Amino acid sequence: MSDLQAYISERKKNDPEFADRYEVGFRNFKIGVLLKQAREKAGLTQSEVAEQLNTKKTAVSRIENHAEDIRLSTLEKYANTFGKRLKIELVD
Amino acid sequence: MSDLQAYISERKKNDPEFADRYEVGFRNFKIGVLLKQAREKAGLTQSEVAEQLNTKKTAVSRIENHAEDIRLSTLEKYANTFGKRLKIELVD
DNA sequence: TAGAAAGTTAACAATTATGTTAACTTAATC
DNA sequence: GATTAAGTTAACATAATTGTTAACTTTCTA
Repeated sequence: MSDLQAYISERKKNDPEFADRYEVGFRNFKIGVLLKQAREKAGLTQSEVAEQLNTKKTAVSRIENHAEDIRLSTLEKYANTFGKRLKIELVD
Repeated sequence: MSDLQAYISERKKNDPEFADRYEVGFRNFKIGVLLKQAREKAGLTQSEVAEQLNTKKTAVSRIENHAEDIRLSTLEKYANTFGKRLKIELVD
């Protein structure tokens, strides 16, 4: 089972509301998980990312956990803090 | 020369402000061009896309031409109107 | 060339993400 | 187990995108 699947099934167990909601906003949710994993891999805390973005750790947490919707620029700036770029494609 | 490069050099000629601006918002701009090309390839007009999104053609035009920033949900809904999905990755 | 369809831009209202603070929970380290 | 760092959530203010209308330009076609 992938990291993402494991995370989802674990979170579903003790967060019923999440279980109802995650199908709808699945892609956006997935992005939050990707960002969190990438940040941790880079060895950065939410506070450190926040400082680079001239904002607060609460905003960073919100991106990772409630990314139902987010601006493209926000996504890109976040990714840039740990040296990543955003690649966006249209697929069938 | 690619379609995108041709478009940029053509638009630079008769839109000085665009020439100054496009370097900064290049990635987002590129997305607007991608969306427009995908829409035209699908044989849809801006009005037809707008109708599916319960909005107006002016909003669609704005997405394609002034996509300095845009919400993820807006991008995805737009792409869905002609059967495309959004694929987002983090790359080095 | 005239008329219609398609696309663009500006302006304002409405909606929504983001900034911020404060209080809380969880995780880690002693 | 206490303390501290890390992370989460709620609430409100602020800033930005999106909805909408109207007027205009461009492109196509008869």
